[in-house]
Amino acid sequence: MPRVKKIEKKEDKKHRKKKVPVQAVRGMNDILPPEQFIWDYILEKARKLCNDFGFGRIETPILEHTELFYRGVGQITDIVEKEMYTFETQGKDAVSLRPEGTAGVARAYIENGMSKWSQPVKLFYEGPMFRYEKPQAGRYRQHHQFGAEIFGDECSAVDAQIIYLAWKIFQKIGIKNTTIQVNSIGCSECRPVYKKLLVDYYEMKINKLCLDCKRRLSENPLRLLDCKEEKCMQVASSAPQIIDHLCEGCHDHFKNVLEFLDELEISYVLNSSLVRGLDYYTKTVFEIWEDGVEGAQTSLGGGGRYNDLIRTLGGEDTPAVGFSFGIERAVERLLSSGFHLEQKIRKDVFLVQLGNMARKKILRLFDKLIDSNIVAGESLGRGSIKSQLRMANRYNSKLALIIGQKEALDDTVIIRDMESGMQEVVTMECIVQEVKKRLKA
RNA sequence: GUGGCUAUGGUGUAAUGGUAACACUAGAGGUUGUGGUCCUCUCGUCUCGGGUUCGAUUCCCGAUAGCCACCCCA
Repeated sequence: MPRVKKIEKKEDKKHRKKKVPVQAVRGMNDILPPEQFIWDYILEKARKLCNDFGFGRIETPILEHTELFYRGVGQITDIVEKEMYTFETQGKDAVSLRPEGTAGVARAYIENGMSKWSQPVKLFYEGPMFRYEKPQAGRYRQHHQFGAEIFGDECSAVDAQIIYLAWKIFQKIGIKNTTIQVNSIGCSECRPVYKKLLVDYYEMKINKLCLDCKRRLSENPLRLLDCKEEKCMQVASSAPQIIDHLCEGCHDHFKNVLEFLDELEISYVLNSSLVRGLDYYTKTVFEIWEDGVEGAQTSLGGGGRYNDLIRTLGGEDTPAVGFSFGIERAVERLLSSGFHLEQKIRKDVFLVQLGNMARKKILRLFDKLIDSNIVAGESLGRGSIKSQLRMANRYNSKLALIIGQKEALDDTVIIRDMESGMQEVVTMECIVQEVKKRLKA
């Protein structure tokens, strides 16, 4: 008998089930309730800190003119060259989903005349970014960043402050085993000079390089320094370092940044091969890495100074610094380190109903409780009292309020203490008061 | 974009050339209106599409997705 039943059931399903592959666009993920707890936790801490540091929140559109990223991020960077979601609107505008946050914020600074505001202007933002990359853990086509920017202040203390803020956010969140990597990549004056020096050096040693590095030499020479091949590392070890070839202004600026960092007592590592992949950076650049992982480093976040960006985009000459971090990466980092948020779903009281009359009463009672700031749970769809009490138990409720046929008619409620099992009948009129009293106790 | 590895119920894992086991989670029950322990039952066309085979979840090919390295970055 049971076997026959089973077979029939299966065949039933066979016919009903359509084979439509339901899946999100590659590299884009749903963020489900259990994870949202962690997201909220991270964002709350980050927002609070930014507010404390005097930043105001800004939101800019996800879509910008493609030209903005060409000019801002740099046309020959990987990000805009091959990773942008670019398309033409019906009105023939070339637009792109933002691959990063700074360009949009900088655009908003210019467009809204913020140069006339009291300087510096400090802004923070959060939201989705889009990059058409091959997805991997911690690397998605849609990911979310939290970032902060300071416009109109060229003082090196501000560089240190933004690094400090970035570090502090991770501290607050509870990601403590991080290392701050710092470097200066000079300005439009001294960087080209250094680049040439570096290329000249490497060209002399070209036969000692790996295949990748031979390619890097012509495409992205600054990347030569952090090749992981043994022989290349040897060549790199005696290569000229940017820090030794900064112009006087950049040199002093960097020296001061480091002094301020020392003053703030945060440890950092000078990393002469730190480059960053966006064109707009000048002088200070930094990244935050997690400790312990040798070799392939994925940074949690990073940033730097970009004194030329606003001018490049058509604004007045305005110095700026900023940073951003990836929320997904922070979430993953927390999860992998065994982070456990106290996210027990808890309801002060649970409403149990038996029959339609009682359901009506429950609906109204629920509303009354909510208005009195009492966290109430219910399960209107469930029938048996047993399963409803089970829910009450799962929600860790102190009290269960039970309304059956009889109570519905009498306009009363059974109030049950879940711990002791003691029950009492209370009139509907004073139920809220009674619940309040018991929750306090 | 290049190369490699993987793909079993909601989750985490087994086993097998003859249609699948275990744990957890979830749902329904364990006599008529009472939870947390316990017990029973239910939930998988073994990612999809081809091929080899009498027969494939198991072998082969392709697609898709995930992961790893490179590239790059958050």
